[in-house]
Amino acid sequence: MARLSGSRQDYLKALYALAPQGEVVPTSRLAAHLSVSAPSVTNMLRRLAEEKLVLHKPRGGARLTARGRREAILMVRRHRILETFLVRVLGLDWAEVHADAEVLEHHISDRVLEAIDRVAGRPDFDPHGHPIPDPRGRMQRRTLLPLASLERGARAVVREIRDADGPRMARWRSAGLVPGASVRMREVQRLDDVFELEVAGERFVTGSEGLDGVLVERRGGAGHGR
Amino acid sequence: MARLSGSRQDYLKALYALAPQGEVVPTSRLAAHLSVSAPSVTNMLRRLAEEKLVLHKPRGGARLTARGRREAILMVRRHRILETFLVRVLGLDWAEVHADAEVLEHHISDRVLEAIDRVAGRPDFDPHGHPIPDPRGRMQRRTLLPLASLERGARAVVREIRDADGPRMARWRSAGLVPGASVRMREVQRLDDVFELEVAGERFVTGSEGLDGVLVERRGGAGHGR
DNA sequence: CGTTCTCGTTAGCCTAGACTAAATCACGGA
DNA sequence: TCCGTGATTTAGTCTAGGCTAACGAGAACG
Repeated sequence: MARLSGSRQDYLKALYALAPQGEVVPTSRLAAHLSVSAPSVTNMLRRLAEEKLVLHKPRGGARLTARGRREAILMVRRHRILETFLVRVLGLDWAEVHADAEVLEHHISDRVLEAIDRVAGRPDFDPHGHPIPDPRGRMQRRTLLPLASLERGARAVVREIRDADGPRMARWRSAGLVPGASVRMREVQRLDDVFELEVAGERFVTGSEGLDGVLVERRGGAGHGR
Repeated sequence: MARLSGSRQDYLKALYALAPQGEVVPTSRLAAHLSVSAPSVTNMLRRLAEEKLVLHKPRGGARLTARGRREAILMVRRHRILETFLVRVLGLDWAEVHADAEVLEHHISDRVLEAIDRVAGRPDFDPHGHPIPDPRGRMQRRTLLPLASLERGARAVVREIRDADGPRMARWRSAGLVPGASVRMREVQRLDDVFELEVAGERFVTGSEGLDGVLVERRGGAGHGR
């Protein structure tokens, strides 16, 4: 199968990001996500439909075909392996590698991808905690819940931190709020929109903004972890 | 300074490859080297001249300006660091990494380049033995001579192997004819176009084809190396 | 000194993938 | 039912970087 252009890859990736289960996505949502005009989207959807990568019902939005979905998941795989590699092997900061991975994912050969996957230790999760699909598109399934939904006293382990802006991510990281960290909910002031947590044993107070991007796995037991 | 397009980078790289000292290069040579038509070259040279990256005397060929040369040398640096990284860190075969480096050199950020240079051990030479320019464009200077020019009995160390086709390179490599290997000239049959060498102590016989791409550094002494 | 041949340039066209402006569809409310 | 409005598509342009065909300059040769 001929190599898809970088632009096509971006459209498929966007469709997958906006509708991982293959739901219909309106033209305008795609345009906004990709920062292009609506006519550009219509135009590209027509081509992708001809190539059987999407189903495009005029004025009825678009959704991925099985083939399109497969390609999109491969892009996700490439991206996450690259991010993991940039952090674990090259030692770059995990809050800063996204842009580089975004570019490289379009230009890396299967051979090089395989090699960096190997030297990165065949990771199952990227530095943000996102699962990395295997070459056939399957990935680890976990049931995670937003950190903010924990009730008082509940313990959990941070598993995933979805893209947040740089400064917030930096603050979280310096407080130890990273994938793998154990947390306990201490107080919730919904009126003041403030959460008081224990992160790896340390007190940490934060506003709720962006906090729904922090996903945790509930930990049993009520012991005072240390 | 705005990022140069991949195409522009290729033209500058080609000009540098064909005229490392900044000599004038005819349009047709560039076209052949880049596998594009002559009008495409004329067209691009006009643009590069407007951007002060080349000097283009209509019907008189083109040559790099100081700025163009700087950009070209940076491309060489990127390429050679990438090749070294692909071999030393990712464990790929040095005869096969050229194409990957060719693509990636256009898309790698300075940050990632710096990091792979670091993990590759800040090499001064790439896996073919080519010197890697430093960030300011300077590189190690060596006086090398073609292997085929050695007289009978002379000893030398292989320093550089310029691109040869895959099969030949594979044969040389399996015989130990790689950068760093010591060699001794045993016989030269110019009529039959055959060279008999000692490579790392082993007898090795080869035709002359492509052999001028193997550059060596003469070794003093007449001892029977082992 | 004129002819020829080679090489380079001009002219015009193509594709991918953007864009804006204008047209049109579909749906909800009167 | 009809109309207004917002979303979407159509129509037409633009840029980068290719291409082929045709033209022209200058060297080489008779």
